[in-house]
Amino acid sequence: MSEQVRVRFAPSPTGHLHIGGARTALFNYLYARRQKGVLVLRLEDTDAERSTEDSARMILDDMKWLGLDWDEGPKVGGPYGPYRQSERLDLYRAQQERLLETGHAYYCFCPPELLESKRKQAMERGDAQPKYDGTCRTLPMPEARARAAAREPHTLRLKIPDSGSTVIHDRVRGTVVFENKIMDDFILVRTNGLPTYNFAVVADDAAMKITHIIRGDDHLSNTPRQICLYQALGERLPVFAHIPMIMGPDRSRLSKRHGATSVNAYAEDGYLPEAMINYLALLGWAFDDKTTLFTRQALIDKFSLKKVSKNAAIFDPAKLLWMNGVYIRSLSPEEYVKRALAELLKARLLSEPLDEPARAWAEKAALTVKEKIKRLAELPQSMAFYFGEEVECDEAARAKLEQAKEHPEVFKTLHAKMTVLKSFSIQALEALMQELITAADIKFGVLVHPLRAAITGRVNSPGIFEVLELLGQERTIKRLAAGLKSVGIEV
RNA sequence: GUCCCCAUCGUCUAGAGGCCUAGGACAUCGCUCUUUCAAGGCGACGACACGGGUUCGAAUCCCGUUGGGGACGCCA
Repeated sequence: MSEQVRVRFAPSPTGHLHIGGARTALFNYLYARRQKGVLVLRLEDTDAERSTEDSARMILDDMKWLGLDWDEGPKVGGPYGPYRQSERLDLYRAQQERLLETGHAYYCFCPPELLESKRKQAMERGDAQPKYDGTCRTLPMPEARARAAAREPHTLRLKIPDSGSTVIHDRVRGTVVFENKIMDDFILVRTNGLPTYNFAVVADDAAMKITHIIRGDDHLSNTPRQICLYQALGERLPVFAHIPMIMGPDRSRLSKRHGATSVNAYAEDGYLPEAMINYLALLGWAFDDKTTLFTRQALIDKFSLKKVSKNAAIFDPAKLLWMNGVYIRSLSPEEYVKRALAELLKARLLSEPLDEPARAWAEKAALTVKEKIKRLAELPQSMAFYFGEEVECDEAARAKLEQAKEHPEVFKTLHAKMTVLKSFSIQALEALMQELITAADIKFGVLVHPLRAAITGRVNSPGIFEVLELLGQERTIKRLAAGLKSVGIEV
């Protein structure tokens, strides 16, 4: 009760943080914060082939982008470091020695090719679970030690009890029982001397005093092995909580072929971390029957493992997109403008240095599309017409523009009056156009639609008056004249 | 194949034996607001996988079937 909760997120640095990993990290983060515990970040890089420094950096960046800060781990340190497995080899060596001494582990000299072929045969025969046949299990220790000392290639295996069962008391799955006899004497240390995943996790989780292991469902069947290892090591078992996996639309494990699956890809597409967090939280967890929008703090206040669901969830980009729109719209103007300008700079629609008037103008312009976009990355596209002198009409706009021919005089007058307008403001423009439609006895749309087409090159845009004001008199007149000319109306 | 897990609208889910004529959200489709497009408002469509039990009563408990997923590596 009084013991402090310690959870961990332990990705292997083999690429960007992906959706599934992010969700696991999030649940650990929320649980830690909710319980006023500690979140440890540990890099599982014992696979030297696949782990890269770049990946490590990217994962850390992705975590930061999401705002999932860790209390112990790379960059921040902590009392149980180092926090990458490649730097903890001494610890594993000490532990393996202990296991050897207590008789829980043994040397195995079986060559990998032999094991591989035996496994294949077993599979083909359609045998029960293929498992190590225990050839080296009964090797006398002195002999094994001598062979190992003579540099004969070997691995270390854990002796699994051949009878009885191992039971997991899982916080989300309940009680799960595995018969020990279906388990392998699995490898703890590879021929190259590096620990395997199962060995390193347990050694580290124990050493780092992890109290709760919250991780993907795919690890459930590893858990009995790990429990055996905890027991062999004489360590206390943590609480396990296996959260459901995230699948692609075809119900197979979410992977690259399902499109963007890395957190980073969403960051670049203009998703807000707040939206990502909110959406991810709802994948496998729900607070009640009504609430879908949660601030980070609300998530922390309300998160509980009891409410984590058991079934796998399909990742739905459409809902994420919707939610992102909600978050963009709910941004304060200041907050929004800050992010929007960064996006425009990135797209080179703006360039630094930005003087005050230019900045103020860009901010106003960006604000006009705030309600319309669902991703920040849509900004350059949706604001394109604000930039440059001329504008190119798309097909739909072309058609609208043609309609100006039905009232050529009105548009000529519009052009003439705009040219001499003293103050090119929303109010003045509105008054002017009001006057024109009244005089010509036409509907607002008859005037607005072709005008919009000529000015923005499209059939939809923010409010036309704001657009005109922002664009300014000169460019407006120029574009209007060009547009009218293109449909045969000379001004 | 063996072991393990899971099973409510197309999707994410609420639901711990009577509150369920099964609730919410996304998507879809209408209508509405409107100078356009979004957004918003209103509404529609839409699910307890199947079969047996248990019980006065089952989406909820038990068993089986089917379906999906995961694990079975000197990957993590």
